[in-house]
Amino acid sequence: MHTGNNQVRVRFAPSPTGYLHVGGLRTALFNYLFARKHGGTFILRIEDTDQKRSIPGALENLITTLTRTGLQHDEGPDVGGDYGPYIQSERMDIYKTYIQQLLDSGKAYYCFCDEERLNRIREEMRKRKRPPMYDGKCIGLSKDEIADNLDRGRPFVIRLRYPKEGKTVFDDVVRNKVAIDNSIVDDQVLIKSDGFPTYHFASVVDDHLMKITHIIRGEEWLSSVPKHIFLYESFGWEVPVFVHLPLLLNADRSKLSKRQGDVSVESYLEKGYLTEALLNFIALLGWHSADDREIYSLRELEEAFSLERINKAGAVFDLEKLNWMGGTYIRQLDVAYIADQSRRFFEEAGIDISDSDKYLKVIGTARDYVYCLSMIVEHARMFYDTMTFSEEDHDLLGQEGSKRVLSYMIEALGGQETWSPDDVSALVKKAIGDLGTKGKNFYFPVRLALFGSCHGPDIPTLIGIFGRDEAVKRLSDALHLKQ
RNA sequence: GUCCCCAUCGUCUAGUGGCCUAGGACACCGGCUUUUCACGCCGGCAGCCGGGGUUCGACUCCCCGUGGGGACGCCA
Repeated sequence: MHTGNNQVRVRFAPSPTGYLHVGGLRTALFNYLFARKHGGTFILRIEDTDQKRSIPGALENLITTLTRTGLQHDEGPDVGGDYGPYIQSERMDIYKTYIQQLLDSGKAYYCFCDEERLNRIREEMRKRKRPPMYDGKCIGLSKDEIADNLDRGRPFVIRLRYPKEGKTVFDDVVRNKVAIDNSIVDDQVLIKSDGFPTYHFASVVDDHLMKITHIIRGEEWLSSVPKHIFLYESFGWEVPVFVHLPLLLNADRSKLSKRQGDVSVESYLEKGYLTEALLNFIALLGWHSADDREIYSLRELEEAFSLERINKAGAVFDLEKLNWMGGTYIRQLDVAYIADQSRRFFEEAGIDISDSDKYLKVIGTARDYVYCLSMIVEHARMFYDTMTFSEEDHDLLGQEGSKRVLSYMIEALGGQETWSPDDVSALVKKAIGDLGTKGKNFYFPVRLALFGSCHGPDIPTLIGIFGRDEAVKRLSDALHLKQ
């Protein structure tokens, strides 16, 4: 076990297969938090050893997204570091020298079995109710046979020669002791026939070379830990601390997948979920402080986080709660910041927000209605658009009572020199008294005329945003509507 | 099928043998506020998977079930 004397070094090691998955973000976040908490180093390493799955541009996209969330890495392909390269496809020479060591020490062996045979033996073992695994046929190959096969250019893989006796017992920070019988651990392929290493080999070699102290990753890796430990020990390397995170789940409790909802971090960011909210929400999936506190900034999480408080059971990704948190952050954070973050959505909608004083006021009220910033435009556009009224609206506005109210307001407002919320409040109160009307019969036509809807912010807020002249104009436009 | 992991309100979770008449949050319901809506505030509904032990005493410890998930790839 590593102790406090050791400098903490952790890594997030995604594959560049497209977008950043929310599960990946959670893994990245926990690694990041652990590093920050202990003044350690957070490393980004790209695991692109599967050429078939690598997608051009995915790497850049991954880095951009990660950076946007604020989980800045200390070492990685874009920022460099003392332990590079940080892209596995650029480390082929390294894997070559280490696999040779394993070959020389007899811990690994060439295998020339083809896919067809592999499938056949697995099927047979499954039929015999045994765990499907390689039967070790090629272990016995002589040096000459191997050389001969190699000379003839036969495709080969290199397998781990995993000893089948006894059991491997290891510690995991989340799961405590885990025991796995060695007889069911397969002779894992370490080098594929295209010469690339598999995850199991590359990650162990890299984790050691990059001096990783704690491996914080998803629970799906738990059952391959014995292979990894055997590799560390074969090389005589220190085994890092394992931390296997509970899985993120769909509503039906299966492993979180895109079939059942949005799992791409980019898409949440595109919709205008605040990174603050997304990170806070995701931190609570599998981690919780001892008290009842739930709202944390990234900095506060860095302080509060600890591996010991990570949960064992999988956590359902609950969009409802994310939405609640999204709204909470939009209302809580500085309005100027929210306005700034919202800007691009208004530009997309072609709305002129150059009057920044008005824009700030609009955001101040519109943010009460949304949980992500893409929603804010629909609650703000009435402050900018010219009014269009439905047939129903026409009916209401055309009523005698409504016309009386509008006329009154036009005149009263026209005489106002100041229109602070307090001023307008007083005016409204007086108006209702003077007109002797029911509240609803006053508020609905006025709000409809100003805002295009019977429901929405209160009249003082509305007029405070429009200013007297624009308010009067809207009121008289509504009054003189053609039926 | 084999192995591994897991199990508190619908969901995220607190709880490490007596502080539990099981706490908080989301959602839901009700009230207040707003003569609108939203926000906000207050309140309510709702849970220890089952069965055996251990113990004076189990949500907490052990065993067995059951349920869920993961792994079993020349994917990560």
